Amino acid sequence: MAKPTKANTPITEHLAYLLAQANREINRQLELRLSKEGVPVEQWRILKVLSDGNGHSMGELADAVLLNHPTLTKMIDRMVSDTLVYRVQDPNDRRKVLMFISDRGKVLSKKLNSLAVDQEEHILESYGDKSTSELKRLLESLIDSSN
Amino acid sequence: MAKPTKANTPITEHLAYLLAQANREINRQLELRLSKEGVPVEQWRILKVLSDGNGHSMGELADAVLLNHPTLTKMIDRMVSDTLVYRVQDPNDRRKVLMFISDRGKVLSKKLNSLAVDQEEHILESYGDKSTSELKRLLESLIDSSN
DNA sequence: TTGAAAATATTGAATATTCAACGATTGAAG
DNA sequence: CTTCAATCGTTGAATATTCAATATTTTCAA
Repeated sequence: MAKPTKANTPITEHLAYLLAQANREINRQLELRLSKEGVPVEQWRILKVLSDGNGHSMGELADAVLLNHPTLTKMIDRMVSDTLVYRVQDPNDRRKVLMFISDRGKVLSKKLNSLAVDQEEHILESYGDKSTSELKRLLESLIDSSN
Repeated sequence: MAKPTKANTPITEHLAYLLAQANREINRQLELRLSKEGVPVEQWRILKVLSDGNGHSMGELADAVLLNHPTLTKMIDRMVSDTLVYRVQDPNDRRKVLMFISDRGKVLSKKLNSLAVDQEEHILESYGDKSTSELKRLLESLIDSSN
């Protein structure tokens, strides 16, 4: 008698795969827009986080922009060369470095933001207002439940 | 008079960011489980796709496992060395290569699948049955609307 | 106060990914 | 038929990321 082979879940039904696929696609679109300014998505994130004008340590920043430390250090090196951001030693804890956005960085950040907003609006149009906010809500809650 | 500064959307409210964050977290968890067998997530995907026993061309496979062509070629090279998969020239179109899973690959694939299913169950527990299926539905629809 | 442990950021070597170019094969127009 | 463009997969060089080790500073217990 033939072994009753239970049909294996196709990969397209795994949450991990759906997230990877959606992320890849949305990221690709954003990348395309930001490439108008020649800036990778990660630099947009960095500039956006620093836009509050406060100093942020490297560790804090790495968490916020979803990059691990060595990668961030090297990306920041480039951004310092481009005078988009600058380092200041934290006076309260000299192990730390505080990152600040420069005036040039602020100007670029504004341009990037409007490109990113463009994309969000484009998604809203094709995907719908309701779906978008519901998806955001569910993603936030998934992230919460994973900590 | 002070310039009326409209508060900038925080990065945590962008869909692109939420997707990246959720993907990173879920992927990290899956990676952790699969590391028990010393296999990266991408190889699990490849083995899973090839598990149907059919031959899949490199291009088809690259799309399915979310890898670009050169990266896939090099990963397949490693998997061929490990005798998990093998190449066959497509007799109908000699530009193409058909990939097949080996017996060893099938054995490994089964182990990996149960690790992946473990994870899905863990998510279901902490995140809830309803939320999970709703999230999957929304992700599928987002992906659809992006094509 | 001292000394060991933890936290922070960076570095260099090893590894992986990407970009552009290539060779081989097929398709299709003239 | 012949030729030219398109498709498919791979390669090598350039680039980026990661891992492990390091230097510095702080924390905290003895």
